[in-house]
Amino acid sequence: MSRDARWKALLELLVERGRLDVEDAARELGVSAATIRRDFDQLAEQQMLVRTRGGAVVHGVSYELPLRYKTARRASEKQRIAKAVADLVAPGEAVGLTGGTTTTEVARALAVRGDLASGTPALTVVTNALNIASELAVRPQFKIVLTGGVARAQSYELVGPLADGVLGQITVDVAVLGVVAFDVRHGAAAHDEAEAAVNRLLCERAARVVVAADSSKLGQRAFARICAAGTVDTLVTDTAADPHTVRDFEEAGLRVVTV
Amino acid sequence: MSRDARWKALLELLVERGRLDVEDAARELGVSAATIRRDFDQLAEQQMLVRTRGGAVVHGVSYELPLRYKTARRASEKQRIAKAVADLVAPGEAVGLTGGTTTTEVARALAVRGDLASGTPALTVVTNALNIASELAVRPQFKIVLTGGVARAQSYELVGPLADGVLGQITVDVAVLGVVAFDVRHGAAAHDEAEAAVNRLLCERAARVVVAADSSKLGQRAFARICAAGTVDTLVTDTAADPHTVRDFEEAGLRVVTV
DNA sequence: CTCCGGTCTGCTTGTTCCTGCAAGATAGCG
DNA sequence: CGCTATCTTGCAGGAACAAGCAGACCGGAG
Repeated sequence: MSRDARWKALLELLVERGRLDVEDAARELGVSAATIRRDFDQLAEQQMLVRTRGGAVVHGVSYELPLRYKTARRASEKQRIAKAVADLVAPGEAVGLTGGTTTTEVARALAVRGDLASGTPALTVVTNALNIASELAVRPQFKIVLTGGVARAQSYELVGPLADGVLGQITVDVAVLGVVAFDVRHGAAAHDEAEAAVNRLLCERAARVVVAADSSKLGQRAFARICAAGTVDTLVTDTAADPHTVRDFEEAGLRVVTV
Repeated sequence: MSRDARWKALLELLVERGRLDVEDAARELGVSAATIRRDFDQLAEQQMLVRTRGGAVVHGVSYELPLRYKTARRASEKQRIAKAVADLVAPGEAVGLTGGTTTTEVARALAVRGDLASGTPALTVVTNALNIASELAVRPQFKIVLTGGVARAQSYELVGPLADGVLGQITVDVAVLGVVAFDVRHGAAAHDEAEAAVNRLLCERAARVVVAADSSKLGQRAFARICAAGTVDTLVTDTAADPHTVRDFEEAGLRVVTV
């Protein structure tokens, strides 16, 4: 049985049942459990399903907060950074989140903040990231506002003129940018120019701009520029950041938080 | 019993009863009290419930269970209906999907359609349903356009003036409506007036309007009216539909497909 | 035809994670 | 203050997992 055929069969079974165990799948397809595990992992990497212990579930039916297979690289740095970013947001504020793994961690960190736990919406979250909206939508303490637009498969971000139009109608207290590169001279940047455009617009609608970037992003350049370093108020990064780079940012007027 | 299944069962019991004791839950699910306590703690951390001594209570005012925790009722009817609806859509068209369990099945049926499988976007899907967008976003054969707006936790739908604004800028070939009630005299209806407003707007922007509703919805009335029956071109339902009701719809000029 | 490199699968082993049990700590209640 | 139900914590057994290795398969080059 080829891998193509196996993947197709797995996805069909999964859609049909909502959940599929590794052992069951192995038995039904006549292959070993190890192969099924590899298949599940690879399909999860493509976001075709969500891995759980013992099996897999269709996308959108996962409950686990620490989604184990999604946050692969530098997970602990990202979580520490995310917690620090979450602490910069006060109850009742409107916070804008762009897409990316770091901002997804910020969303999770906001979700477990105790002082936001009570009844009426304690925080308004504006985002163009589909995955963030999906995770937060069930939680009563958040009012979730999504920009419209066309979904980019790679990053789960909504982009395009429709997104721009919605952002033109709202403002936020804090914008949290996830970036792929941040440099004093070249500013913040993303992989894709459409994402950069949406992110730039979100910055312009925000009273405060926070960049969340682990130290590997600092001093780097990337294709699509979002905004100048001077536009950013606060940079949150990890302690592995090069001290010279940090000082450069501070001399440019940014507040730098290292965790 | 897996943790997924346990959490799902716990949340369903909790919403049903408003309060759940550790001991009761342990007995009903056939696991130890210690496990239930750990589950409660983890769910409480995610703000899905509030922990009390001896048990747990539902969180805040949100008594309606979100879509993704609901056990799908009439699943097989919905899947058959969904497949029939998917067959009404031609390759290359733009199709609008509202929220709900039935339209989610329509999205899945579209995703497994063989003639759409190849390379460049074979279908544009416009939706205000977060869960549908999440599931389809990774599939290269779809271009996914999401309306913006505020997310309703219960149905995963985006509503409000931002959604209306985006819908005003696009048109679709087919609109597929998921409804909670559909009657010849009273038209199609939803639970929530904001959802109804978005759905109505989507209808107005569509060349053809399809209602997907299992037979239990027919002849019913619900709070928020979406549109008149005459606005709808095609009704897809299951064979358990009352023949008189079906004839009424046909006399009103609708094409009725039963599967 | 044979050889070779690459890829994939299945097996094995050590590790991690989950659950149930039990003992000690704690909070509510009279 | 003491009693009791409940909770927390540590531990052990078992299930699931990750990684490494060996064999099978495939396609291309000689």
